[in-house]
Amino acid sequence: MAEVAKYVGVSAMTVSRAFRQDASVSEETRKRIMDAVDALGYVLDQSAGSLSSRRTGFIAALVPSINNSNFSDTARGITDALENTGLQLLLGYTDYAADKEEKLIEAMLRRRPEGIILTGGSHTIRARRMLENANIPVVETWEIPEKPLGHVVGFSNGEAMSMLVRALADKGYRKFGYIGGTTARDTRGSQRRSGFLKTVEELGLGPGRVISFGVPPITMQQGAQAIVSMLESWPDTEVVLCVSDLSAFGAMMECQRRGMRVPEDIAIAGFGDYEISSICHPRITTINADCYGIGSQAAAKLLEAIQGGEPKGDEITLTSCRVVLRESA
Amino acid sequence: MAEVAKYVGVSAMTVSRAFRQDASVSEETRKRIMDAVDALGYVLDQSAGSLSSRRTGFIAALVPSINNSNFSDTARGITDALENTGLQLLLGYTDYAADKEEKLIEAMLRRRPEGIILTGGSHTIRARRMLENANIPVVETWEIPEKPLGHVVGFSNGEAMSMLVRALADKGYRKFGYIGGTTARDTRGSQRRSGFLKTVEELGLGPGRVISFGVPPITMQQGAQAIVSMLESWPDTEVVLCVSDLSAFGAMMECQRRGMRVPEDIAIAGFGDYEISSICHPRITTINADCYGIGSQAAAKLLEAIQGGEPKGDEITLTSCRVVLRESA
DNA sequence: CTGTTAGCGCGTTCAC
DNA sequence: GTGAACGCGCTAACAG
Repeated sequence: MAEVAKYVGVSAMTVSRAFRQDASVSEETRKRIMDAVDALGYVLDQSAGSLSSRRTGFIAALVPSINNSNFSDTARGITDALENTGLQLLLGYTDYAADKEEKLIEAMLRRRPEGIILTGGSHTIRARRMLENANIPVVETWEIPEKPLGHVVGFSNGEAMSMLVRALADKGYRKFGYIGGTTARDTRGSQRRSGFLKTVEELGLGPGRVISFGVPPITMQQGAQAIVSMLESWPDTEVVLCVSDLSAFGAMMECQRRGMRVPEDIAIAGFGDYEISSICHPRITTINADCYGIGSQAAAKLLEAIQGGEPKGDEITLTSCRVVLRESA
Repeated sequence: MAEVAKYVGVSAMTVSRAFRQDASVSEETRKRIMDAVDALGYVLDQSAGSLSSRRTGFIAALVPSINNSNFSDTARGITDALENTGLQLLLGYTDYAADKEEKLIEAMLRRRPEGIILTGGSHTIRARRMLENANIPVVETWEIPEKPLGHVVGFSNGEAMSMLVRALADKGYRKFGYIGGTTARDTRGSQRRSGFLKTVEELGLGPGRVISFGVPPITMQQGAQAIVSMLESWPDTEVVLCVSDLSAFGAMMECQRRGMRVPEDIAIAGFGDYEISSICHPRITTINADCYGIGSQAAAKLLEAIQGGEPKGDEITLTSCRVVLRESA
């Protein structure tokens, strides 16, 4: 920067001001400076700038996995909301593991982000402590934590699954099955399972038939394997709800391969309304969660908290989720 | 940090050393320092540290879209390769647009990354200049640029598509169609199209029948629409190659919905070997590109260049790509 | 509208 | 094995 300043014949301070539109630099001086910047190929050093301005321009966000379009949609929502704010996203993947989340939170905090977006409400004690000490706005997403750390942007996964069970019971289904991962890591998955079991019970259709397969992230392949177990254990199952559309799709394809008709021989429903569910044949009945909106609204909340300064009281923003009845169930 | 130092009764310097394992701090002092760090909830400020150490610990990577599992697999490959290196990934999405890439490159460079990974070899002139001035290792991925900026980790999209055409011609197909986006933005897409047209011509099967639909990112839905146009324009087409598995899947589902059998009435092939293609029914014939490997190898090359110091001559790392013959063609 | 001074919170370097 | 002085490249605050 000093080089640019010398080249133009002004002080470094003037160059610094020219970069930020706000300062009062004469149009002519700014033009000369920018020409010099171009000629010298100078690029501002923001890491130095943030040290003195005490603003890093970073937002951190942690998602379970990026190889899952629900979460990449959320990441996209965050990125889009950040555009033209001068804020940059630091993205991390927790692999559905609380200890990995803790490590990532520490790594992120070392970069002094101005706010942080988390997925879910399960964090280690140390993670919670670090977050509180950091003194930055926190937004938890994708579910409604019992003890929120700050703002919340999400929906109840249990109630969403409950809505789906009721909608399918209304269509006449009676023998309900559920396919999901083992509960340990994926809290949203276990909330969905609980919602399923509770509602089946409430409707007097219990107990629900549950097949569990390995740890998240769940794959289409695992859905295919799980439906085989389901058909072996309870051959008379009428409808199978899956923890996500991906496993539902895998299950449905396996059925077709075995010559079973969906939904005539067995009905299948998913969760998440991935693109595939509206395209495949038959189309998959599912729950639509506003993945992109979760990201953009979480980012908006964070921006508000960062810019507003005033802590306006932590709130919960409920995002939409609705049953999408299609052909598969 | 000063606070921790005072708390323990040592100098800030000793605390700084305790954080980096390398320094010579007595075990006992280190333990006392770490206990204090824990008690006070102190988190190292890396942005300040990187200013004086002249190492930011950032790697930048730009991908066209994160809502595409091929590229999110590459991002995952980069992230995994970076684990335990102390390096953190700064990820950006270009939306297949060169001008957005240019802006992102500038934004990234302001953070002084120690290396940068790009997708493809098409960059604006200013982007190339900035990259050269930055004086950091650059790795271009996913294709083989004509004028590489540094290392390259990728494969020839044109040749891959050519392999697929030949494999299908060997199976007896003669009337070839191609479905892809408009060429302007997606350079890999246009390379695939060129490979298709060239090979169909070489085999004496030309001219190829081409349907173009909007701008990338291509969706399943667009694949479904495109196959309709294809069937209207050239009803006797025997096999349709698609720019990606996503459009191939959309096309295949549309065919099934219309009561056409795949591959008996029309054969379909994709590109990318997405998970869906090995699960759907019928399974989709495609090109498998080593998406994850592209990421991990690109990151490995970058690490080598950063740590090695010596510029070992820019090379091209060819990643594997192979035809996967399945049931759809 | 522009320049000067000081300091952001660490790590480098050298001294002890 | 530990500490003190200094500076990384920039911006806040104040002066002019």
